[in-house]
Amino acid sequence: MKFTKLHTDPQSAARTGLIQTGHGEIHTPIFMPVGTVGSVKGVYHRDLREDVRAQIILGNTYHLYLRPGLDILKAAGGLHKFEGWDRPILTDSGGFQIFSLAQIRKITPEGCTFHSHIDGSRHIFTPENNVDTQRIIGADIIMALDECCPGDADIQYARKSLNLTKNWLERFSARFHGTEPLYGYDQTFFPIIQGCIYPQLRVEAAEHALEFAEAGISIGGLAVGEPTEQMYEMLEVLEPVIPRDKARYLMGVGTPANILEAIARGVDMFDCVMPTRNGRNGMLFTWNGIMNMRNAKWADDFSELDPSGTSFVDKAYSKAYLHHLFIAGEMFSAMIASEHNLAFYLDLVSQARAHIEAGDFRSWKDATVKKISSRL
RNA sequence: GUGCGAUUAGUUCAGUUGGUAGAGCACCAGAUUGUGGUUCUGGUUGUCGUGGGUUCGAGCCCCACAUCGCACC
Repeated sequence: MKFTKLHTDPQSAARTGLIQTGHGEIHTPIFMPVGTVGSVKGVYHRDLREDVRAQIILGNTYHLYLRPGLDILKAAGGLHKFEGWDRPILTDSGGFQIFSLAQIRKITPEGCTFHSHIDGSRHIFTPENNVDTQRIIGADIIMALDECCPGDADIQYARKSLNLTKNWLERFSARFHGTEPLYGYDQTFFPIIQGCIYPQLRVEAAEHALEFAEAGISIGGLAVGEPTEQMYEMLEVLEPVIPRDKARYLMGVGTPANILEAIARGVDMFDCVMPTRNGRNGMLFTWNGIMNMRNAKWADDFSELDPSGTSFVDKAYSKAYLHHLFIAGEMFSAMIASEHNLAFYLDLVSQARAHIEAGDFRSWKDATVKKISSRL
């Protein structure tokens, strides 16, 4: 895998780039739809490709390891073949899920033991078996196993947590370089920068992670409870520390405004459940602001869903119809909202790329953030 | 026709020894950031079936009527 920086914005740290993988190219900045268990919930791959225009999607090691399990994934020939997606895939290591989903977990020198949230069965993730698992899943880009430090952690905890993440990263890298991809195409891994909201820890984490970074590096442990301004500050701390020739992936972020602000601070890659999860619950993101489709005010608004939207659903259905579907609890509501939101997120980063190339990203971003954050 | 039971929020129901009413769901809003088709936080809603009586005071006690259900003729 290779990352090439193409254009830079004269007024900010924003840049465009190109990532080349065994499953095709990714133009950055990019948003990556989340397909945790091998499915971007409610959206056909055909629509993901042709309507949403997703360039890369995510899978999750924790979820896929538990279901369908490694035997099935191996027998299928990897996740791409299993789910029928021939563009790039990125997998998260599952570290975050162990901490957010598994009720019982324990950190040992070896790794992290946890109980499945599905059936309570006991498992252990170590940096070594996590590499092996992500080899079997076969994503083009895989994440190091880390501990996601809570946003409100004190510095003692953050320091201890960072030491663990650093140790796991060293072991992860050793195993990664001691093994080969299984399906005939290249895999690369991104180390993850932790350090909570402490600048000195972030810099230390970045310097350590950079020793292991190949094409790209991830920024984790943000948007996990800390104020948004602190997230931006951490990005500003990290921007000059990370060489410009590494792709930067801000994990789990965020709102459309978060994404534009992070692009301005040098971030290239994003993923977030917000367009799909919040979409399933009625929230629609548009260029004119955010709509809650459950609100009664849409009941008799027969205008098209989003006149400025790029998805076919924006013209095919009305606001009143989608409102009705949400109130009626129809699964179709989740499908339409998810497809709209993903198309909007991909349009958002596409417009960002165009403005970076045109050299006016900063002013465009400032004008756009207010509009897309407003409530309709 | 007779007997018994029921009638309280949109709905299903709670409501202690009489002191002018609550819950779940629904509805109306807000939250949600490396996804369990969620979860969390607030908020609105009542001629307590109708009419009369007892009482300082009735959703609660008494009478009549109405409607529904069940049983029996």
